[in-house]
Amino acid sequence: MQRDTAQRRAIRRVLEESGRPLGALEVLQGSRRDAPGLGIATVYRALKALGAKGEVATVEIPGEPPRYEAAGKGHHHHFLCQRCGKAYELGGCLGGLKGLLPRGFKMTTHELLLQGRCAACARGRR
Amino acid sequence: MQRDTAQRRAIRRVLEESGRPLGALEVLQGSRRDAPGLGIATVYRALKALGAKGEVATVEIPGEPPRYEAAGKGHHHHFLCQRCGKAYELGGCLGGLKGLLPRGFKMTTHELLLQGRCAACARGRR
DNA sequence: ATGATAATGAGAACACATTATCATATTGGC
DNA sequence: GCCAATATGATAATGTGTTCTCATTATCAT
Repeated sequence: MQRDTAQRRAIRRVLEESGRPLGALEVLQGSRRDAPGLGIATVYRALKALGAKGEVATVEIPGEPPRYEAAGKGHHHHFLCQRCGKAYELGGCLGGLKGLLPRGFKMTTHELLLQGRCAACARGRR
Repeated sequence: MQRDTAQRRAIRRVLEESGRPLGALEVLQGSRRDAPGLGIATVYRALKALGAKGEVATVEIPGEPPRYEAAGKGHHHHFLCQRCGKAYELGGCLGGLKGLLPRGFKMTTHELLLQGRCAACARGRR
C-alpha cells in the first residue's frame, strides 16, 4: 500500500507550487527545504509513482533530461531559456498543424518548444 | 588538412539521398553499402566534422538520440512515427508563435515535432 | 613513388541520467 | 504501542549513446 511520507509530500508540493516544469535535480533541491536529507533515488521513485497515478506529467525536451510538472493543466507547450536552462510553461497552442502532414500520415500528438531568453535573462542581457 | 575518404563520401551520400533525418546507426548501416567495414566511431567523427563545416544539421528529438540530415534545406520541422521510429521531414511551418510568449521573453528558435503513424505504418495498421 | 599526416576500425573508456541493492528507518492498521 | 510492510538514503550498478586510444591503413602534396 502507498504510504504518505514527508518526502513525497515535499516533492508533490514543489511540483505544485512551481509554475514551471522541473528537472529531477531541481525537484531534489526544492524538496530539501521540507525534507532535508532527501536523496535523488527517492525523487526518482516518487516521480515514477506520481506519474503512474497520473498526478505528474513528464515533459520531454530535445537534448535535455526530462522535466516534471503537476498534471491536469490542459494542453500547453513550453519555453526553454538557452541562458539559464530553465523550462517555462506557455499557455495555448496553434491550429493548422494537420496541414503540415504528408498524405497518409496520421497525427496523434505534437510537441512544440520555443527557445530563447526568459524575461529575467533577457533583461540582464549577455 | 581534411581528406576525402571513401567512408566520408559514403556517409555524405547517404545523408543527401535519404529524404529524412537519420540516426547514427542508420547512417552506419546505410553507408556500409559503399563503405563495407565502416565503424561507428568513424560515423560519429564524420558527423561531427560535417556538422562543423555546416554540411550536416543535427535534429534533436525529445527522448530519442539525435538524427542527422544534410543541411541547407530551409526552415522545416519533423514527424516521428511512433510505430517504426523513423523521423520524416515536413515542409513549412506555422506563424503566430510569438503570440505564445510571455511578456519579456525573447524567442530565437523553435522546435515542432508531430507524432503519429507514417503512411506505411498507418496502412498496415496493427 | 615517397613520406608526413590524417583517417580508420575495434574495442575500451566515458558521461550521464536512471535504477537496483540493501541495511535502516518510518508508517499506519491493529 | 507493536510490528509487518513499505519507504528511505547511500552507493553501486546499469544502460545507452558517444568519444577516446592506438595500432594500422589510406591520402595526397611533393
